[in-house]
Amino acid sequence: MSDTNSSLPSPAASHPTTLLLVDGSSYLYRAFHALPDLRGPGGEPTGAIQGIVSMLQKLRQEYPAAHAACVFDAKGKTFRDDLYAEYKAQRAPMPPELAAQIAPIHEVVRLLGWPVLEVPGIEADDVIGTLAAVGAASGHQVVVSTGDKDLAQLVNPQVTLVNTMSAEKLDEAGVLAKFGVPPDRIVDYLTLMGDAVDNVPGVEKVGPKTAAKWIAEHGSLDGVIANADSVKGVAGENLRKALDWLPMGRRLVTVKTDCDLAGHLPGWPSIEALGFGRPQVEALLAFYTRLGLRTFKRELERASGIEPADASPAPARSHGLFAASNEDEGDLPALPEVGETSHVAVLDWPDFEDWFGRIRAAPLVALDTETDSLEPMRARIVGLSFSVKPGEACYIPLTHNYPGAPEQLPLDEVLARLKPWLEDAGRPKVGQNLKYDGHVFANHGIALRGIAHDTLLQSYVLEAHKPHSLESLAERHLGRKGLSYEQVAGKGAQQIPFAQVSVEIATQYSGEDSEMTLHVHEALWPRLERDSKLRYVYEQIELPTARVLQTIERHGVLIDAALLQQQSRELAERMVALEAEAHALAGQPFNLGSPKQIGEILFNKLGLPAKKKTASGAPSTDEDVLTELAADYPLPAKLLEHRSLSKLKGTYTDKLPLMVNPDTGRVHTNYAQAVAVTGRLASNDPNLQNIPIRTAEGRRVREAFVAPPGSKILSADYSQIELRIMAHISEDEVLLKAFADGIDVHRATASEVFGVAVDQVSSEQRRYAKVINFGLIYGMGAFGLASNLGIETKAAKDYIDRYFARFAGVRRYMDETRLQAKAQGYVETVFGRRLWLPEINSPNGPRRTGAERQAINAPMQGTAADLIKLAMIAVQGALEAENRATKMIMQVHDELVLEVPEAELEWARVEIPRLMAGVAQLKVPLLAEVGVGPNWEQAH
DNA sequence: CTGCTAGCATA
DNA sequence: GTATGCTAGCAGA
Repeated sequence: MSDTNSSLPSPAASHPTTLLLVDGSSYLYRAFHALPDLRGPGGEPTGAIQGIVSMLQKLRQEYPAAHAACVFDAKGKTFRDDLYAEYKAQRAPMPPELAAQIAPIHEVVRLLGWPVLEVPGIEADDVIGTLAAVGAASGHQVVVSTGDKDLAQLVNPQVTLVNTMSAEKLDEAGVLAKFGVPPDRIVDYLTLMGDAVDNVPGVEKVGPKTAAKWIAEHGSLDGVIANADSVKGVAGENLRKALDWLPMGRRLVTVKTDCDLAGHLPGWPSIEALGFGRPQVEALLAFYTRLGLRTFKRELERASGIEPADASPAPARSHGLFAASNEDEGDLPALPEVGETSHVAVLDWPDFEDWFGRIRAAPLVALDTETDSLEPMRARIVGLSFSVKPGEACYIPLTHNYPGAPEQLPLDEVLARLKPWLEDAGRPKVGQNLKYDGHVFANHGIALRGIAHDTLLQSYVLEAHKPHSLESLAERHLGRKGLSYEQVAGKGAQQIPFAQVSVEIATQYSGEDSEMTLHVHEALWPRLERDSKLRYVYEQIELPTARVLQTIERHGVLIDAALLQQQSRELAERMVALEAEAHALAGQPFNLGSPKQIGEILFNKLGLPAKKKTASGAPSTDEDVLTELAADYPLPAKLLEHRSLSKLKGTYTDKLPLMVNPDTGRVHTNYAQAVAVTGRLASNDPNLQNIPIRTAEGRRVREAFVAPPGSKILSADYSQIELRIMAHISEDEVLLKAFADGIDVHRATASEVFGVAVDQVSSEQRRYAKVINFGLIYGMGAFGLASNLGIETKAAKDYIDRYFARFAGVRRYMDETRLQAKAQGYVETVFGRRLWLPEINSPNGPRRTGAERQAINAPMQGTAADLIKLAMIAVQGALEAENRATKMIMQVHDELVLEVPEAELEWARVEIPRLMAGVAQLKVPLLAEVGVGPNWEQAH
């Protein structure tokens, strides 16, 4: 491999004064239609992607340029839409096969090193027009690559046009030859013809020939207009009819050259930032592999001197290859490329001091802990790894313990030496899920501070719907594949403790974990940094939330285990009795916990009617079915009661006492911060977010969530948070008013839907309205509402119609959200969290409509998640600032639970709901309701 | 022992 | 009709 054998474009020959502008949007459609329906390994369409990639490569080869931009249309309205409501109105929605390729196209264009511009509110044409004008003014030769004739109006001595797909080039003479008018008359020419594609009318019956002829005769559009009376024939008639329109038409077809690109192009109005970045070889290879683009992959491998795959995984070393293009990368991210990796074990103090010196000097350090347990509260350190540079890491083995294990540095002394650095908030650290490592250090009496970044949260904010394990991130963003934990420690019953993994293998594995984390950070952070919304979610919501969660998890929850065990005994007794009754009714013994045996008894032996089937075809015995059968037969009722008791016992009263940590005497759940795609938390080991509340039996479990002597449990929950968010986003006047006036929202809904006064709403009507409101939040249809209310689909549809007639703003919101989701592939929360919907344009009907319901629900559920995270940050901030002894102990989506010493009760009762309500100023007031009691049940 | 299904707890 | 996590049963190792 050398610096000069590249078959890639030769940037060494860059002409410093050429500016290459690519009309990405015009090529999207052309590439899509020009190429056959090519598919990747997963069946995903790739035709347009291949077309664009090969076009860009050809273009860059032919026009060595130092500056360039690939410009795409952004979603949303432009000034033309404001000017003319029908603008582009006839345009068919983008075919789903093309829509699915938009995101990958943007991705690959960036990976190829092209600056990408996409400016909300400004069409690609106008961005290009503006850049061309600025480029020409600053002495560049501008080459505009487009498939769209409209841009011919930009041509002048400094600006030429090229259609890369047809290889046609147009300078001033070329434009005149092709269109019959010079570039500065193209606007006039287009105005007369109109543009069917964009739904801009011109003069009826006037095509290219007539337009060019008139302009030649009269010099310009103004000349044509001035002489309109003298034009003969039908065309003349039509011209006179169109006279009022033509000025508007001209404004629509004129490409703007004076747009403000501030905020979208660093250094604007300079175009210096539009430098080519370095192609991200590893990520490109991963991209090509993912989409099955073997030809591109082979070309790139050959060009970068990489052995084609399946041979040994030679490190993708390509430094220097693109060096000549690195001079002006602008601020576009370019991944550092990792050559041979180096992972070294630190086994003596001189090595330790050497590495610790490097760690202290580094601006950002990645770290990872290896432990003897997956339980965060009890894991002990086995080894530590650090990295200050992708590809390089040290591993400090500490308590590896197996026959022949090398002598290792003493854990306590190493930790004592590292402690000041680990606890220094001024020494920035990055990790993958540092909440876990924070617990581990805390187990050793170290408070990890200076958590500047977390790659788990970066990935979650960027693409919540994709996997976030370090392994996946390295593969997806770096094209790197490290050792997996399974490879190192085995899996299942054969898995060995990490302390028994050999130091050599552990060094490789743990070293990779920290240096790949740093590497992933360098790939992901620039993407967040330049996106103000996502950056806000990451820096102001997720990172601080992680710290709060660690605090909550460590506090844990006090459980009255004896009370639960007593409940278990009572439940067991009743279950035994129910079991005997069920066996008698069935005429034989069977396992009441087996849906299969229940089905056998009910539907075969006793001949009861089956009501529905499970996914795999067996007759269902779920709650709905048994409830229906219970009206006519005695056995199903016994089964239902047994089921419900069995659930309580098996999931809660038996299990929670087993989860009490013997060291702390409390239960420490784990909050998963990066699993729920909507932004919600999830709780596990144990799940404290699904403790029963609906039935009296179930609520007894909550009595076992107690406060210690001298304290109380305080529960504060947001009232109707998702409906309030719906009111805020939809700006529906009726809903806004109901909340502003503090009216019970279900009552208000019933009043509107049933046409009665608010104080005349019956409890039945309110119940219906409540179901409707919940249905709306879930993106319901008539069928779902009907089955929930037990009414005819037609009647349900009637209710929905009446609802939407009264709440027109809500209907508009639902329609717009669906459209927006389809157009951009994602929806957003009020705070800018992005919720991707990969199936929103799926050709598969059920999948697509499922995604549409998600699109409706996600902004509401997600905004609620954002709000309560902000509330947790605010509450924790207040507790710490005021040095309170009150502790936050649980979060249940719209509820915060705290343990409050009696001395602070008065304060907490007022301040907690006030803090929760004050985290955002929406168009409706936020309300948090508070309750206090000796246990969670009585705090409601 | 592992992975899947059915069912059900919460917001 | 949205979003989760956990359990018992059961089939195939």
